[in-house]
Amino acid sequence: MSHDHAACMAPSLKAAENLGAKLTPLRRRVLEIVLAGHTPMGAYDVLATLARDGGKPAPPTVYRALDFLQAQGLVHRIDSRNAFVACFAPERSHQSRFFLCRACGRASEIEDAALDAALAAAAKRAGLTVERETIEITGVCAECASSHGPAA
Amino acid sequence: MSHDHAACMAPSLKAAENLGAKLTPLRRRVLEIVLAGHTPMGAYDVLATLARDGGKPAPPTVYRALDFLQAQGLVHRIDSRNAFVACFAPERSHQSRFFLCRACGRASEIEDAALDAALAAAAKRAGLTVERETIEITGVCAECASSHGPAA
DNA sequence: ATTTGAATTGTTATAACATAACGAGACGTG
DNA sequence: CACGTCTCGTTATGTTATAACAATTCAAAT
Ligand SMILES: [Zn+2]
Ligand SMILES: [Zn+2]
Ligand SMILES: [Zn+2]
Ligand SMILES: [Zn+2]
Repeated sequence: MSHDHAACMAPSLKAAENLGAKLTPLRRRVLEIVLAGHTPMGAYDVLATLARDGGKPAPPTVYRALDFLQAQGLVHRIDSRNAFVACFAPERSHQSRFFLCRACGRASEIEDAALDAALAAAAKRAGLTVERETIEITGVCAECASSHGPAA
Repeated sequence: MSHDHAACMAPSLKAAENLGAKLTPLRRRVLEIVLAGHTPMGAYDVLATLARDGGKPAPPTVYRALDFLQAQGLVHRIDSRNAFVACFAPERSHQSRFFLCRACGRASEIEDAALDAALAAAAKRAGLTVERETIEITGVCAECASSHGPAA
């Protein structure tokens, strides 16, 4: 697979800049690390990457940055993997809904109006006031299914 | 809230019995513990309850039993809480889909044909072969919303 | 009955994930 | 400068989960 990842990251970085002064160098660095792939990363993986920059960060440093980025909608947490993935469309606020490929590891956000409607209707029927969603559909993506491995 | 919890548990216990010889006393006991409430329980909570029976169980004991029960469809894991909840309709195999109330803690399974269809359509559109689902909608249930606390 | 092998459970240790608590520095405001 | 707030560093600990191996059980097969 070849895609212009720099272009792919651009909206997120731009959205991050537009937040204002709160995007500190540390937070920006953590965002870059998570943004570098389309694969969910563990907090300790982020920590290890950060450590290669020279400092000796401790877990709270990373968790605090990730909490901030989540609150800003720049990063989503993948509960089924204890991992974090960058949002590639942060300009529009949305819930966390993902397809996850267990073969190549890629996470792609679900954007589906019919699903939105079905979820809203189900919640309404149950009388639930929705606050958070964890929607993670795991399987094998089309590319992995057809090639017995991640797409080239 | 008053409901006949014994009757409520019956289908699960019956389904468990019908598995055959594989439901050992330990597994059955763990199922009973999880089945005792409609609230997700942590593995270490199960462990502590089990310990009150007299033995000195270690974590693997509980995790193995929970893995077995999950594989049999008798228990679901709630990824967003690192917890486990009994399935109250194990006779029909299904994915893990829940409404979770953050106020009273109750977990209730979503049964909604329109949602089923929307999920299937979204996966098909994305070319994903679905293997597992983590669908956890957290909010405040109708009872908690109306009473500023769990229903009586 | 004895052997044998698979499944289950016990036990010890450790890995992986996450947060509490406190202090030091940065930074703008009055 | 004095103040409060926010950010980040640091130490320690809490919480969740698994690896690895030993002991036990139990039911076939000989
Ligand atoms: Zn997103
Ligand atoms: Zn894939
Ligand atoms: Zn169920
Ligand atoms: Zn409630």
